[in-house]
Amino acid sequence: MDETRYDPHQIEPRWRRVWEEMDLFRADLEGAERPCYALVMFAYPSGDRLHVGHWYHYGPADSWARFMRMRGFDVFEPFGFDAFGLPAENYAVRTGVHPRDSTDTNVANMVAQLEAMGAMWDWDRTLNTSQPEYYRWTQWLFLELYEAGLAYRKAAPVWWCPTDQTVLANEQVVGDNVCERCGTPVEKRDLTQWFFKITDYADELLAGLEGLEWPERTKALQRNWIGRSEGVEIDWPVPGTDAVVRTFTTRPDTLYGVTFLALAPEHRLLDTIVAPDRKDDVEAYRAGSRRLSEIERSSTEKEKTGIFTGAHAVHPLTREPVPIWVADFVLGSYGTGAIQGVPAHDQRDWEFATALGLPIVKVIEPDDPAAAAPDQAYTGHGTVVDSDPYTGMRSEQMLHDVIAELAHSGQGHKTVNYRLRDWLVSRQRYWGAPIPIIHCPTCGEVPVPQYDLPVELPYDVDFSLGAGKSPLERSARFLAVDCPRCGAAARRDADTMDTFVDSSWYYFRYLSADDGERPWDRALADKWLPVFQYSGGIEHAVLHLLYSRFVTRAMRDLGHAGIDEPFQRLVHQGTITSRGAKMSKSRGNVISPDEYVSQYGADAFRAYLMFGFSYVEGGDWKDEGIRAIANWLQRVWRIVVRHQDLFRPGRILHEGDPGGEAARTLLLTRHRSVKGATEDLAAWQFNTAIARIMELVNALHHYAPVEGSPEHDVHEPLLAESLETLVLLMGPIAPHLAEELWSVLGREPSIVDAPWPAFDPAVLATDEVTVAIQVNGKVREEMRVPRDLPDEEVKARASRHGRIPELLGDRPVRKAIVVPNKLVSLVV
RNA sequence: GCCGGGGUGGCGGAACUGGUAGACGCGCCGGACUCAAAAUCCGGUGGCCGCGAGGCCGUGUGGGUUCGACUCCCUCCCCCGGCACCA
Repeated sequence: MDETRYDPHQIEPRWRRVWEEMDLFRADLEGAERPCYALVMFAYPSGDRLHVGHWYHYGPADSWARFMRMRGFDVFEPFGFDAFGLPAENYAVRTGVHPRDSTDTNVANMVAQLEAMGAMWDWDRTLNTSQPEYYRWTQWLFLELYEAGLAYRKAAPVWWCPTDQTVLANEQVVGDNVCERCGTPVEKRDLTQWFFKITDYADELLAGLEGLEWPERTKALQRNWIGRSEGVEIDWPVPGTDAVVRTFTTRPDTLYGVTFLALAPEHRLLDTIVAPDRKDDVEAYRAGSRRLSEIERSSTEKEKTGIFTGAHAVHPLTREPVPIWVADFVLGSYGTGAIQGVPAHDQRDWEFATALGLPIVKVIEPDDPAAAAPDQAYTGHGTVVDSDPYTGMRSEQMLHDVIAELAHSGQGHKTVNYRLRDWLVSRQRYWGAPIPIIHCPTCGEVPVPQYDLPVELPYDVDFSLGAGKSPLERSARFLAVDCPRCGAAARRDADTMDTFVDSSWYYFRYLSADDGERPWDRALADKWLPVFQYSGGIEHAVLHLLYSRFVTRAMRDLGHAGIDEPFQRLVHQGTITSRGAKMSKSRGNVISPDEYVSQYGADAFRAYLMFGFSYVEGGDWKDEGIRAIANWLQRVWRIVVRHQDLFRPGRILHEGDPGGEAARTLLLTRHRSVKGATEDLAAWQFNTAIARIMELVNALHHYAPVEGSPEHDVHEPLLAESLETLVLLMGPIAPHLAEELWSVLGREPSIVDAPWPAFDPAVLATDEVTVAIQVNGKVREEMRVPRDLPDEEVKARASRHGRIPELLGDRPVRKAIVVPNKLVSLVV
């Protein structure tokens, strides 16, 4: 090897082989004393090559795991594949390559590539959600939820993607109501589908966020998605019928301002209450609103429309008749599907009343008269008017009191509404876990018995997108089955599960990846869960992350788990873009990591990704700094190799002068670097951690240059210790290089089991400190003083120091503030 | 409109609970080594003024609190993400 350079292409594969032979990364799940479950989100095997995003996510995550292992934790770092899903099936439709085959090929290629990263993944416990050994337990999960009443089938208006020919969960409809996968505008269809009852857990899922160490924005997204809203349901009897219209409002303090009620066109009481002479008109309006797409109906641009039903309801407090209208701006899917119209204090109601000529009655006077605009509703609080007996009261107070009155008279009650809907899990597609239900003409829905799991996907199916029927629906062989209950000819459910079901429980399965008897071992789950540290993209904030939280809680209630939350700590890696846009084949801006890795090595590429970006921010791809990082690794290698003789067995280290200024600086830098790197790695701040290590490397090169000799005595024990510290600090940053240097120091592999260096706060607390002196808030001088000098003495010295007397002149010091060991502020 | 995050040198990015803004690196400038180049090593580098000592300005805008503000409070502007006729 060249005396001045190391070759990553030689040492990286060599050490990976050694690690594998040592079986170094296989976790002892049963015997672990300090479990640290370091989990990265599944990879999706849609292509066969790794992209920059994989390296950016997984490299630093592995560096963090290595750091934890060196700190003495029993780290479990598994890796697996979310292998079911639409892209593989769409690929099959286009090319005829079976998803089973393309998926297996992609997974194999990705595993081979992932190995080049040198991460500590425990490949003995890898998972692939498309394998029967895995999805058997996904089906088990479904049946557990089904038996508990948490999985149910119902007819409902659901989102349908015409391109992908399947229904979607609400969470998969994004932006302007388009399909999350393919971007096609989705439409509403009335279909019978399977749902998971996530709404049963809405309150828990909201409250549970408080205790999680997650990024605030992710918690905010979930809060927003769950959409809790406290309000009141009020009953409005309709005289002459049995009907009682129930409305939901968050502002019962505006009850005296109600001038109409409005029902959603799909409201079930409509037929009961509509006046005979209005029937045709109302029916026409309903038909018209059904023709409108959800997008058109829910557009704020659209002018408000509605039609009078001819019916009136009785106001619960005034007993006066209130006209009942039908209006399509009222949604059947939220609240009670009916609202109280208060035009003076709700902007939508105001627009409706204005468009249809309904009266506007003001009942709240704003505190600031300027807040009341003549052409819109006033939605704030203020003083109640024209609402005897509440007139004159604060509206906040009335809100509280009127709820009590309504509750007392049985005309209303407090309630909570959620935006969250149940999780629609069935998909009319092939490449997913079949729903383990059999439809029998006599017995109805019958769960597949446990001993018949898995319900395997047939290999031989027709992928053409025909006649709105999925491949399974057209597979007579798959569908035909005898009813497990009565034995009669029955039919399998032809739908498969949303792939988010597969990934909603995999963190349990990793712990028992090979277990053929049960989904997971409860004792191991109790020991290892919740996941110590989870990492992955923020795009799953309301999908995977919310579903997993629901599944964990459901499993807890069914006695399969002892935890409330699956992921205690969470970080999101940022996105690496290219020329300002997300990388994609269609944009032609994909950056391939392969060339960089083959040019500079895996360590350099990983280190560059950690140093060049702020991990959670990401940023636009640039490679100007990668060469510098590669050079820096050479610089690290060079300084260690230059002094390797210090570590020769039997070598007696020459003591030199331990007290010199140069030695002092190196010692200080060493301890400062350890402190900084330790704190920053713990916080996933890789860029600053590396910056601190760079400072140590610079200090070492100053203290004991690679070429020539220094002007001062070299204290060899100090130099040796500092070099060892450097190698250890490099352990998580450049794993192959660090392992190589560890052996250069004459140590046995592996460095991952060497203890992380400690720092001594006493060393960092130098005897002398530099104190800044401010005069009227501006820094004017600096002075060296003994550490922890009493404040009075610091003030006295400061006012005598350098130019300070001159700057003060004969003005008396009015005030002096001392920040111990940092600065003095003199005010004149 | 509501919720969340953000705006710091030419660039990527630092700055703990208010305490010397710009760590570390890139780029650039200068120097050493070399016949020369590469590699390596050393030094400088926010802007303006000044020969210099030094001074003034500076963290999106404008104000406030404070001895002292990137940090706290208020106003506004811009960017990113989410939600949105949710009553």
